[in-house]
Amino acid sequence: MLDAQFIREHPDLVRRAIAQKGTEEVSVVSSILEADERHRAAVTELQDIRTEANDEAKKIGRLMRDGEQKAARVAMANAGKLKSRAKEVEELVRETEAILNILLLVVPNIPHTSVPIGKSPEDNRVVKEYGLRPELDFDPLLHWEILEKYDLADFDRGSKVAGAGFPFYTGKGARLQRALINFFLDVAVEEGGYIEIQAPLVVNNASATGTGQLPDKEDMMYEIKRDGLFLIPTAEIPVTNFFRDDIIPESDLPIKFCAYTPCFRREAGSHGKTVRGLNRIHQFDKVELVQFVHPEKSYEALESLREDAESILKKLELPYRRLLMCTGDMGFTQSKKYDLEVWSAAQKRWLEVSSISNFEAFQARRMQIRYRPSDGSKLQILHTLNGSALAIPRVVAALLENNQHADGTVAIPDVLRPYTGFDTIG
RNA sequence: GGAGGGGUGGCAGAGUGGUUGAAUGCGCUGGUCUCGAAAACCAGUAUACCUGUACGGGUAUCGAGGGUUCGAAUCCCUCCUCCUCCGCCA
Repeated sequence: MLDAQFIREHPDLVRRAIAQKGTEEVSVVSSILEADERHRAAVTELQDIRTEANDEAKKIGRLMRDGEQKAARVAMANAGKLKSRAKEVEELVRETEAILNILLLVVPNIPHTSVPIGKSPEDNRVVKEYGLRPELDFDPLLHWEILEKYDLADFDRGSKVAGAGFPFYTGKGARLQRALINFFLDVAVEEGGYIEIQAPLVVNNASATGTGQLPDKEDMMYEIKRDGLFLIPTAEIPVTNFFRDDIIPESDLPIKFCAYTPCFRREAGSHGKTVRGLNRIHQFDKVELVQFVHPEKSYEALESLREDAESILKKLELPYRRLLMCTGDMGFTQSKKYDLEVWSAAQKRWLEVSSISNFEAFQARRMQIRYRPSDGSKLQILHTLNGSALAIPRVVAALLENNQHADGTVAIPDVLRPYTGFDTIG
């Protein structure tokens, strides 16, 4: 969320941002300014009353000690009056604060100036395409056909045991995914300098609010009502909340974490061809990168994080493209976001395998993650970023489709062979 | 799951109703001293918010939230969390 003070000082900037993102009415800014005004007036009044009440209480203490019972009783009566007045104003403060907070939570993050203005996915900018899309001179199988042919996954049994969208991975299919997880983590740790984290797979309400999934996007998450927990839709939530309410010395920045976790997404209402096979499932594996950085370094960090994700696609020799998301398609919490999409040779379409975002202070402010400047000046909110590196199932889909040969076999990329222990499938 | 004991400032650790935002020690910063350093000594050292042109003034915060009281770190209730013992368990 944005700071009320920031909105107070830059109302037009915020209005423009809301218009560009299109998630909310611009008029919310005026409502916020008004609510903020009323809230501050109430706070000031309450504080004045308390000042008086505190003085009175101290006076009573003095009088009691000096044995002046009568004067003390007079002061007590006066203090009692102040107390009931304070109670009324307290209620007003609570009320105005609640209104202000509700309004503040719906204000989206402000897009960076380099972000193209647009409404829909068509307005996203394809920045660059890497690698050559394979020209297959035979009738290629779709990845779900390959999975079935070689017993790499079992969707039907997954449906029986859990439900649609919870496949089993079997044999080489399971091993291939484990290989990818290990490979991605090794690249992040050894080449990217990320600290490996194993995170809780469930989070509480406060954590989901901190990264921005709540209050709005709770429909994407599986909820364990009985215990007040959510299954994580991404490692972003637990890993970013690692430092919630913490103060980090400036000299420790940047802090870079990587984490492998399964991810659980309800994906309500999606059916059809584009979600077949591994294209969109309720539980999938992902390696996530998260960075906590100095505010002045966050755009630099965004590019390096992006390169960390891209380096994996290059090593796997997968053709991919990079999209710069437009204001209307990048979501509520981001200031700037790239998507990486890998080419799927049999489906003949692009699959999103990574989403890399700079949230600036938007998440960190919700979570109160601050750093202590080395020069001793006052605490500052830091910036958070994250990116997938990468989502596993769609990488599997692309690998199977792109690397299949006319004889039906599928080649494993060189870099993965030490991890899989086999060179081909089929 | 049962029984008991804790959660105080960067850290350690006092404080059971009255000028306690909080003793003391350590750490840190500045100064004195010194050729320099150490030691010693002196001073400073939380966060958020409100208010004020400024110097400043004020409010809140001792795990969280309620309550009692003129006044709460201190008393009461609920919750969270940590520790010890017992039970259960991959």
